[in-house]
Amino acid sequence: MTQPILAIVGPTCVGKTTVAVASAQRLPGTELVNADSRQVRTGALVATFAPTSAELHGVPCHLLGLVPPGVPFNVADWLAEATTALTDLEARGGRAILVGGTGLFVKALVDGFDFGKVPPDPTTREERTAEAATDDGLRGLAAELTARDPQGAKRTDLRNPRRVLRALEILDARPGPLIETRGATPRWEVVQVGLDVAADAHRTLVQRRVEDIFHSGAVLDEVAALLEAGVGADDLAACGIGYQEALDVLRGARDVDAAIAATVGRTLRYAKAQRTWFRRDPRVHWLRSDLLSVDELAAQAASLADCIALGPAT
RNA sequence: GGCCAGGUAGCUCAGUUGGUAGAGCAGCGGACUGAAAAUCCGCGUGUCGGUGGUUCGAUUCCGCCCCUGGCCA
Repeated sequence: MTQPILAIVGPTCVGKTTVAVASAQRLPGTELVNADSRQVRTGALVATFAPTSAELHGVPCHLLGLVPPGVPFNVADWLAEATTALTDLEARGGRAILVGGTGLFVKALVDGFDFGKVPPDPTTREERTAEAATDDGLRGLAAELTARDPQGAKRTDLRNPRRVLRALEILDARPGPLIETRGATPRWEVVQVGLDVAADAHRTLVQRRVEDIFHSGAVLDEVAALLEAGVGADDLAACGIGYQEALDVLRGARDVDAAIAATVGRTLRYAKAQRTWFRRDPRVHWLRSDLLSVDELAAQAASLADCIALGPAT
């Protein structure tokens, strides 16, 4: 693709989808690519706020509803799918707008991550997860990592079980120390536009959106349907914020108001983590979606993508 | 009205054999290369319900008062 890919990123519930669609309508031949780790599930649409066909206004959106709840699907899977979709789009002469709040997914594409081709091993993960949960278990695993690859251990957060487990998993799968895979050459140029709103306005938006899906009964209906379809409770809860809470309501374990409060709280906490992630990247161009209209936002986002493509290299 | 149990951080509670106190959650900040809406790290001064008393010193012991819950009238 000669033109850069526009990525609309930022915390949840700030209007990323709306702006992405409006931007796509300004740039002919543009299609959306989803970069949201929860919207990738089939059947979990309501609480993940996956774009509806009404919201898309005919603009195609790839990588939605790829796998059922419970089926493993990680960053590397997403990157592979995204690469395929983008390559295909490129061949057809189209251009892409990436939309989503999963920072790691976006970064994997922006920075051209090479994941080293060591897929997760569920068996050892389960064993080591159990061990890490015991007294001094994590310490022992960290010691093992340090013994097997001192340099790699230095670059690993030894207090985070998942990081230690992953490092050991890689060492199990292939000989030699952990390799530094930073600095890989990205395949596409991506211009990141971050959307955000003021804190109190954001709280109101989240509150309203969550109240809406609970009061309309939409989440409860969806959860009931998923249960009916045989989805397990754990897999359901993992579909995103709001599903555990909706499940609790269906079981009578809490009332709707408590479920709404819990969902709003978790959503705001998640949004905070997303901000921390995206704010760290100086390449993100921030726009305020509570101060500008959708048209203005779309125009600015579209021109950012074009200006940077046409302007001199910096 | 009487008896009992409580009143300690925003919430739930621990603790101080008398030397003015600490956990979890929440909150705030941060990290992040195959679980990422995941996982992990850092940040704790609060009239220890009020008021008198004993004491060098009381949140801790004693008296009285207020509030909450339970039981008995």
